[in-house]
Amino acid sequence: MSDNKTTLAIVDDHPIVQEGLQKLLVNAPDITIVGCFTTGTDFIRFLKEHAVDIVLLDISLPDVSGIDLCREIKKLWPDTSVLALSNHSERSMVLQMLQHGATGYLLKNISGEELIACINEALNGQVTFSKAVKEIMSRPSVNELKDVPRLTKREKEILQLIADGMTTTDIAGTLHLSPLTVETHRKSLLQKFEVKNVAAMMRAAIALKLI
Amino acid sequence: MSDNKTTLAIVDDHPIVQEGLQKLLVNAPDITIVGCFTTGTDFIRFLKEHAVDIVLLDISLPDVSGIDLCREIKKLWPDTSVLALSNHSERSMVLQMLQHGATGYLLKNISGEELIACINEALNGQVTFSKAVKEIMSRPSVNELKDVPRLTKREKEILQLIADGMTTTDIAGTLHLSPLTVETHRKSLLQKFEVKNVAAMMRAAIALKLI
DNA sequence: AAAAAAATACCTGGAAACAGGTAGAAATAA
DNA sequence: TTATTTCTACCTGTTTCCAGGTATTTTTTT
Repeated sequence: MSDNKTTLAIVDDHPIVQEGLQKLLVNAPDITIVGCFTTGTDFIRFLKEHAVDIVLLDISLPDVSGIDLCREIKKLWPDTSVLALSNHSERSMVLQMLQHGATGYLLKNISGEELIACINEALNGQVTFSKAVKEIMSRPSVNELKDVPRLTKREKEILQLIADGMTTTDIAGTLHLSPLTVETHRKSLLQKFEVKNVAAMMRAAIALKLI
Repeated sequence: MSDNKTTLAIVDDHPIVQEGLQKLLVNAPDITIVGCFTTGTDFIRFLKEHAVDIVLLDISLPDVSGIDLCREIKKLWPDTSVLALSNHSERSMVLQMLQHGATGYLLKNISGEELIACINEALNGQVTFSKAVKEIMSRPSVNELKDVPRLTKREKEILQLIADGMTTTDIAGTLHLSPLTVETHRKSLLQKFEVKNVAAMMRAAIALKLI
């Protein structure tokens, strides 16, 4: 690991990104890029024969999920550092990658110096984030902390129909219920989402992928 | 436009992508990259002084929306070809960009040869897509065909506040307007979205990424 | 300078939503 | 078999929304 040269592999299906990473890394003379891969299976085939120190891994590949691939890599070479590369910075995704063996999480808007710094941190065995990710991880956002309301079957059903633009009486009609019953369910929904009207509820429900 | 050299500008906040695009374009000797920009405002400032033939435009910039920026560009230089660059290939987004003056829509997994081919097509005045986008555009899906409402500034503002769960009077308070005015805007919103209540509007707005 | 679009504000009346309860039957879990 | 949860349904008000207008001022475009 602490040889004179660090070996690095790039796994990303975007030629633009591959080229860009290579260019950013020419300023790091002690890093050798030993391979560029566009699919997870290609890369794993290569990994079975060769070890690398660092993997820059796009987590949205066409063939396999970033999580699965990360686990595969660590199974083959536990000492390899995997730096996840992504466009999205959701806390949950970052945590998930770390949980499956990634050493760091970088957004693709990273700069050259930052990238090299992160690689060096990873070589020292540290967990590393790009700047934007650091911020997100440091302040757990309100919105992501509150737990997802557990809705009953009926409530989910009614939530869906509300999203379709139906009124209480419309819903009562299609579900063969009393409008008063539907109102009761609607009230529970508002309570569970901790909001005061359907507009806010819709946004919350969609954000939580309940619709 | 048909000089010996084609001028091209890159607008993308990802250094990796900027470098990658530059590298891919070294194989096209008749294209000169006249500028790389990381924000929309930077680019517009430049554009006010210089014309370019082609703009490679990332549609998810930190400061302004791709749609707005595209319109700005075409207003300044109607003959400039804007090629939208994106990671996502939703029909609605493609249509929206075309509607606002883009000449093409490219996914970031495009290859070097494909990119150069698309640029040449754009120079010939043709609408051009990268391979993956072509496929998606060839099979229209029912639900994505309805057009995106063009909202005014005020309307966008009010839409946002409605999504936050505010009532008409709340909104009037925060914007220092008469509740009656807010009601008028709210009515226009419902009309433009062709829905009967905010629940349906929220879903539509979120689906169209207007929130 | 004229025309079009956007932003402002008003009116009326009916429909729907929201807030605060209570309460019995049915299904599930402990 | 108790508990607990879910589903059902009702009641009383108040608030907000929605639909149908009209109309003036300001801004933007042509």
